[in-house]
Amino acid sequence: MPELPEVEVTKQGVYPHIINKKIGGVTIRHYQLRWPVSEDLPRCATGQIVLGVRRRAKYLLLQLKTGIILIHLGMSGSLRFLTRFSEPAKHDHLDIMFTDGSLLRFRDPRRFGAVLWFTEAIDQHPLLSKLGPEPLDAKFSGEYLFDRLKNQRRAIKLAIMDNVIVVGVGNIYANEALFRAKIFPGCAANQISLEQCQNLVKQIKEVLATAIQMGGSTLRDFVDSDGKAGYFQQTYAVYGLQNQPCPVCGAMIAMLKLGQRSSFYCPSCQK
DNA sequence: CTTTGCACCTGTTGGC
DNA sequence: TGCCAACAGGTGCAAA
Repeated sequence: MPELPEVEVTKQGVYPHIINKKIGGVTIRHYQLRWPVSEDLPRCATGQIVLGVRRRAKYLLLQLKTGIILIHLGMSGSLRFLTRFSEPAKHDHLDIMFTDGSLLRFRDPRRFGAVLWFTEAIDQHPLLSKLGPEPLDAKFSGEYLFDRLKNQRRAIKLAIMDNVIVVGVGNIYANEALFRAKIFPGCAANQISLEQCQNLVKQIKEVLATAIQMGGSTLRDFVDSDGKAGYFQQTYAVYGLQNQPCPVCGAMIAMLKLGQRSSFYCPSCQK
């Protein structure tokens, strides 16, 4: 579920509830996530204050005094804030409890997510040190993208989904942004002109920013929500819509596999 | 170096 | 209705 907008909205939703709170304990019910949950997390985190809540790419980072709790939601993860303890459900693998009785609960049915404790600086951590710029940062520009793509023969969609080029562009928004930029997803990256790169960057920023805004307004139920901690259903122009008419020209939307991921495009609009 | 394909896991969907 | 294969929004890593 979580693409970057969901992670950002999760961060914003959870932030006011946990900032400056003191961790009273960490309960781990299932260690086996993408990587095993850090065994020393409870010992290291207990007694510390949450000094900051940040997002880098799709990683959520809880800043404590002596280290950082890194949380990744994988494909199916979610975080909820509970004002008081309730019985955990099947895939509620981990609780970060606060001294006032409230808690942050991590759920992840597919267990592609991660919860790690680390003490090095953010740009030193192996998972974070090689990441490209944030898509909404000014450093991610048309000129930058054009420069990075000039020697790449792989498909443009694969390139913009590569964390080294730019972080946070997942399968859904890669498809949507390429549609809006009228670029065929399988087009070789080094065939994209500077003008196209500028437009593509603009579309990526717009489609992500709009989704974040929508998410922020449509769900505020990170607190004590009993269902899935909210992901928002958005309407897409092409994603998942093969054999449906293109909203711009009416041609049938097509599908092809690129790097084992489904790619949707309008054969008439996207060249 | 670039590029490709696999692996990790469970839940849902669609075709027969 | 029931069963089973295919697929799902991520991403690090090994191998080519």
